[in-house]
Amino acid sequence: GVKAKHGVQRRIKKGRIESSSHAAHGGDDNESEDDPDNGGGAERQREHPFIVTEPGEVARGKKNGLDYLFHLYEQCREFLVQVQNIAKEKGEKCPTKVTNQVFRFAKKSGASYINKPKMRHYVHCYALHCLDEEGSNALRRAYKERGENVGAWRQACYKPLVTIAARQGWDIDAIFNSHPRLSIWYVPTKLRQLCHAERSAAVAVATGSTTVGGGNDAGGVGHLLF
Amino acid sequence: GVKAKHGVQRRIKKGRIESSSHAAHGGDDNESEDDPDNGGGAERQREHPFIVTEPGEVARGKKNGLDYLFHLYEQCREFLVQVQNIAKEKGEKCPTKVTNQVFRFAKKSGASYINKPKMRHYVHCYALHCLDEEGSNALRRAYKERGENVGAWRQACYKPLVTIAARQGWDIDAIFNSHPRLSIWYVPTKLRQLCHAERSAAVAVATGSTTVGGGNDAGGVGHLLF
DNA sequence: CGCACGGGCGACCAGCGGACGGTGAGCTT
DNA sequence: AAGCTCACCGTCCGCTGGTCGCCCGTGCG
Repeated sequence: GVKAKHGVQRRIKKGRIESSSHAAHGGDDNESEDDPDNGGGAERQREHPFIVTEPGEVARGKKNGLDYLFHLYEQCREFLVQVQNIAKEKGEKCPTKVTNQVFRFAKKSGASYINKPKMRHYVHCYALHCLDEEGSNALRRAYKERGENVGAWRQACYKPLVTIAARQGWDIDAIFNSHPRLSIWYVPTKLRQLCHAERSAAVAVATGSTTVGGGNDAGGVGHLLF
Repeated sequence: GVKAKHGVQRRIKKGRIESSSHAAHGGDDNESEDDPDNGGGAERQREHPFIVTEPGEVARGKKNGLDYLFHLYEQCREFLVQVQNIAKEKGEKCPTKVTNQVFRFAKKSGASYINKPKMRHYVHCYALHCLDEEGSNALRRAYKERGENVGAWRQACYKPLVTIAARQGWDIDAIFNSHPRLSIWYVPTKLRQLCHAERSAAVAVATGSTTVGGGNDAGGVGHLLF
């Protein structure tokens, strides 16, 4: 099922003391020095949370903006290219996607602010940015204006992508693969499921089957659960 | 390194009592009934070993021929296509290669004579058959005439492939990927290593470096270890 | 028949793609 | 200062791709 847990589930945390050593932050410049705990040898342990920003807008306070988020995807692409060049030189298997190996390489290269869970979490947001920058920008402005949080904006990014998939024969994998910047990212499971569910609903309407799924026009994800 | 073992190595076997149930054998028809143990309910537990046969030749006795071997690769391709169709229908990730999932599907479909270690073992032999059928046929005839065993023939299949790679800029992955029947198979590690080693040697000769590697003409793998 | 050869394939492993949810940063009151 | 919201990312898990070598089928003397 969509949300089926694995066989067993245990998540016991240990304490966390990090000793990495880097300073690079990237995109935005909110490196305010008013933090009283930032003097000794302790580096920032977590990135500032993202907030919904308009295109070109720099996040204020202890936040990062969405331009910075998308910049992280470009950085990952550059790290992938480096990993590919090294692999080719050594005659080893050459990755075509951003794999664990690439995340490890990024970390080793000092980009400790890049990590797999974060990048995978926002892949579909980056996809929208790649495939329909105008639409992506409009969505950012709308969600910023409404004062929505990042989670709500992130959820909202699914719907326009499903609409795009509908126009392209529902093949979200083909859509990702045919875009040069997007093709290196795995299609998120949830996006694939949404496309499949909406395609099934569209087929049902066209067939005239008598099941669930009201008469939603092109592009409506409507009542589908996330 | 080329032959580096994993961290630990343990291989303790249990007894083997199988209870599978199928009858299909495939290609060749050497289903001779002179085996006195073949009457009750015990099915064949292992496939007959391969022998080097000429194109079109049916293996005699309790052996399988190379046409049958190559036929197995075609069957795997058909199983992959089925797995892909099912995945697409269910909106799940669609494999582009012959994966564990495909081997599992083949077994479930009654083709219990197909298994991963065997198919991976002979991939490069199949590759030669796909890329240069004339050359492959000539090699088979030569090794059959000399009375060589399957292992020797299998080893000999590497060299002509390296020669082909040399002509195509040493990119063995591109060679596999651009052939419709071959593109669904992973490039064997050993073949990739041989191509890399030979390319390095060729570059060294062209550069005039003073290292190992005598003046071997085009296509000689020569002294390289397998 | 018994023995030696050689190769089929069960079973193993490091590491992968994928996911969850506990800390704890950060804002509001 | 205290509280409480929410999201970052450490850590887990079912498998994958890849491999080794045991076991036994097989042919020969």
